[in-house]
Amino acid sequence: MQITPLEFYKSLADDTRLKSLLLIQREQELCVCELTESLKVSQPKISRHLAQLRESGLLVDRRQGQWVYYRINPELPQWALDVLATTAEENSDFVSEESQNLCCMGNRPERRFNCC
Amino acid sequence: MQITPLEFYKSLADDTRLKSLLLIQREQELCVCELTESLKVSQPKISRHLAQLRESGLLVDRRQGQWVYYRINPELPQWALDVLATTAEENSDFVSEESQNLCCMGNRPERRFNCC
DNA sequence: CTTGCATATACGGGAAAACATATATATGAT
DNA sequence: ATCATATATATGTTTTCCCGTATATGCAAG
Repeated sequence: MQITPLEFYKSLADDTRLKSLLLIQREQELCVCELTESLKVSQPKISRHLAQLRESGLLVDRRQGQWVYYRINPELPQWALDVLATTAEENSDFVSEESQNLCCMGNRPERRFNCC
Repeated sequence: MQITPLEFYKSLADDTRLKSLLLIQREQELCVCELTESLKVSQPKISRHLAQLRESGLLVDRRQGQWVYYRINPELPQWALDVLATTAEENSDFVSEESQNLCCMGNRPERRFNCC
């Protein structure tokens, strides 16, 4: 997988995209409706940003029934994976509100987490 | 030094700024005219981007005579320093042309490197 | 095949970012 | 004080990006 650093960092340079990536990094995998609820943004907005991240190779998607799950593309170059991992680890406060929204969300599809 | 990941990555999301940062990371310190020559861009353009990087805390400057030298702000959070270091190490090809321009540049102020 | 839910895309408007050009400031030399 | 060089800023324009709204697609259930 080849991606230029410029493409990569442009992808991170938006609030919705960056938070989506960091949340997915933490949770392994999230579907569109979970991100919509977590970030409190409209469905088309999230969907557009996720499509953009998929097209630039940062995310891969997987359809399961009516839901589409996104996760970090494991074929990204190692430096990019490291950047995402480090950023997520060292900036949990940046997505604390969104994490809270996520774990307090009812009716999460497929999996059920008990936290909060 | 506090900087949000979003601010940080927005600063990297431009060709001129990203290449400037990676070159400075490699060279420890560069002045405006060296970057102008290396990146082949106009002086006001480089100057504006460097000012922006200084204002957002990624770079610090030091005046020496008529020249102004920029280097990575050592007080950036460790994760940000790591990101810059890793990105520079693993993407030398991304700035190869600019590195070449730099080391072939005549009359570099203050220091003199012999390479090429 | 129709209905309902989850997700994706199309389109047009608006804001922000980047640019080129011109000009200002700072330093050093004459 | 004048001139030359290095760097910074101001201004108006163009381009890029993001958004809301509307609509389309895909899947599952009845």
